Amino acid sequence: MPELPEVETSRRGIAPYIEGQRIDRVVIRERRLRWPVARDVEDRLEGATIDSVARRAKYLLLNTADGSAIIHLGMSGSVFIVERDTPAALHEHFDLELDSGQALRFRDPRRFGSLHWTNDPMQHWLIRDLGPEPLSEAFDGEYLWRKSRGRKVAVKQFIMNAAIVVGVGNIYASESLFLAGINPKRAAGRISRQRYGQLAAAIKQVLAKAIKAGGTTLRDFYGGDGEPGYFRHELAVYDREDEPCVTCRSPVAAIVQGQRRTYYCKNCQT
DNA sequence: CGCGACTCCTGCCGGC
DNA sequence: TGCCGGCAGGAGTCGC
Repeated sequence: MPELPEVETSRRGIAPYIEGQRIDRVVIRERRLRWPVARDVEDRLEGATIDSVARRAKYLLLNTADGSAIIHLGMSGSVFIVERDTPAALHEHFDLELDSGQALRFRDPRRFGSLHWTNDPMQHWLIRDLGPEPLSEAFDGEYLWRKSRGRKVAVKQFIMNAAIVVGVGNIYASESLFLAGINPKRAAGRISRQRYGQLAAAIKQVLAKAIKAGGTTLRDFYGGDGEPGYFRHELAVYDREDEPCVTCRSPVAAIVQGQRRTYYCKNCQT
């Protein structure tokens, strides 16, 4: 799925087409998403004007005067703009039809994504307990170091925990640890303050560069403008098992941590 | 509370 | 060529 850079790319892609638009009609073809789409979502959204499109963690927020739609893309979701009468293909689960004659369309083959309505997104149960945004000033090495004291979990799983920091998914966790030179298996509580400084900086750098490249397209991710992400070409370790490390040329290793694949260089990351 | 395993779902790819 | 197992960008929930 979309990690933070892909969600941000989607946000930027759709914003020009939907900000200031009134939602004329909501068409939901499949309510069985990660959570069933509530029966009142149509009533809440129809007639509302989208004032802005924001992002918190991996959630897209379509803000209106009375509240917000919360869209999550799960593992396989994407949003894009279509002309209103475009026939829906398989797995295109809902449309928000706009004043302009266009529609925001949501596609998600695996249905791990979701659509919610809330009066106050920051107090919504999916959002209220999340950790800081990685690109904010609140997130730094000192913060990571403090939160990690006493924690035995591997640092890779630690930085993928949304209660610690949001937006770092499987790709960017591996990439950030490589850039910081930290072994992903290392216990979070046994990493120095200084190395957490490097890790926080690496996370910021990797995410910022990925956003600039329009995200990473492994299989089927396309931003709101229909373009794939180009960060794939800049991946140092992710999905590069047995290929030479970009630094030392030794083969990139792949292991499993917490049911997720991790890629790293056994030589460069200690 | 922290942590690990499991779960939801479809598509695709590699191996036999 | 066709079938089958395994794996995939997330993350809530449950049990210990």
